Amino acid sequence: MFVRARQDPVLTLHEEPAEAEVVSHRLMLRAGFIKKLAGGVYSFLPMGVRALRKIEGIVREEMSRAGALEVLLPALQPSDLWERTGRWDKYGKELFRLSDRHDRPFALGPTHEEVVTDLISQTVHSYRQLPVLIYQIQTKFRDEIRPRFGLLRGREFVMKDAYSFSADEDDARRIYGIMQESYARIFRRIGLDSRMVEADSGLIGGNLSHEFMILAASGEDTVLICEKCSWAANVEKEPDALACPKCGGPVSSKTAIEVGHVFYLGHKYSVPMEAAFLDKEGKEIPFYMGCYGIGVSRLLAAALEQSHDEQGMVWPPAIAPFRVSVLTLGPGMADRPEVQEAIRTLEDLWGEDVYIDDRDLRPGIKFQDADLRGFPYQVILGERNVAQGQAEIKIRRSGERLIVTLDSLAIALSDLYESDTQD
RNA sequence: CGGGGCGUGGCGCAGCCCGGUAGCGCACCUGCUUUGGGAGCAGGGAGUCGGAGGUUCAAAUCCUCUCGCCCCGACCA
Repeated sequence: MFVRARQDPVLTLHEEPAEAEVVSHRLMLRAGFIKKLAGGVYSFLPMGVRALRKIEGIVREEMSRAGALEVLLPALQPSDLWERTGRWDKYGKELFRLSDRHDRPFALGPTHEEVVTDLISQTVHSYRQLPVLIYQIQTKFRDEIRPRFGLLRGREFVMKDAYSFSADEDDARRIYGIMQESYARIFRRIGLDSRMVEADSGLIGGNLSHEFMILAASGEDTVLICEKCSWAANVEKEPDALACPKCGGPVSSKTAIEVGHVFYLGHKYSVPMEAAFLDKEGKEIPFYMGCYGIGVSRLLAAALEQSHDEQGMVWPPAIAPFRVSVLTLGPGMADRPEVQEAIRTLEDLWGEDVYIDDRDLRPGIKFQDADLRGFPYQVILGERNVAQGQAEIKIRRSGERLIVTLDSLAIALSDLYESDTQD
């Protein structure tokens, strides 16, 4: 079933909210995708949650392709788990802490190494059960020193986190490689220009890690990129690199948004938590671990940082909240039999991805809203075209307009989408 | 945590310096006209001026404390 504009109570704003600085934040507030509840804490409105679900969908497909199984771990975590790795103290003020009615301390999970290591240590006892690769998509909590830029740095955010458990280092590194490829594929499918860089491991730990970066002016990270070979690194990792350590070529520095991070962990968590399995000889061996994160809600904002114009959002077709918005112009247009028939063919094609703006408003407002919200395609049904059995398709990204017959509308859109999303 | 800025109908703001019945634009509601790029006219609803305390005959306005929000920095996935 398609979605009608009249079902959504959210209004777009004509004026820019004063609280927003960066473009993605401004656009999401203005277009009614999110609404702030507190600093770094946002509600996702119908448009926003749809785009979020699109990203999640792609992530799930690619995790599945990589051989990962989905789980859902608790956000509420008892402190003793965190004490076993020493992170109850080390994580500091960024960890949201609370107590239950018996004064037992808990944390709201900022990440899940402890929980998942505990889970697997209780579940996996033999090398025969390895390797294990599991992931979840879940809300994370971090009491950031300074939340900012809307979804780019929140205190509550949606993250995909995956964890691998292997019997030896070679296998752990093999999975690390699979996840690197998977991540590159995810960002490509979403329609983003991403770059993998060598990174510092920070509090998560381990001694091998790579970040996936979206180049954008508003980025909080700085990456060094070799202009000759494929080498690239976070400046935190190579603070003094004046030339490429691989080929000696010149490096340039660019600001970027971190949207993914993969870590080789080794025994960092399995040893302190005594998480081990029995090998062929019956000997107890700690798991060789890896962990792999994607900032799902941050990706939404990062996509907009990379894809917008003066009129508003320009969603990559794969993650747009709706693939097409149908604008009926003038009173009665939405009720015409030939218009309803055309909409039915779109519904057969794309179902819920069809947004019908059948509001009884002046055309200008509908055009502005459709442009602001950045649906990839607009189907414009006005008297001048419908009277001749035709419709106009506007391609948001290029501004290009096509006239097609109502009968061929679905085919034309299907072709456009295919050519816009192929790798 | 240091520095700067800001809290007044849903959004954007004025009023504060110099105390005296809370205002403008947009949005919203009703009616009529209008309908291919944010319409026009007429009418209407909506704000304990972030909160607490104080000064005063009288506080959005002056004083004290406090909470929240935004930006820069330090810090950090």
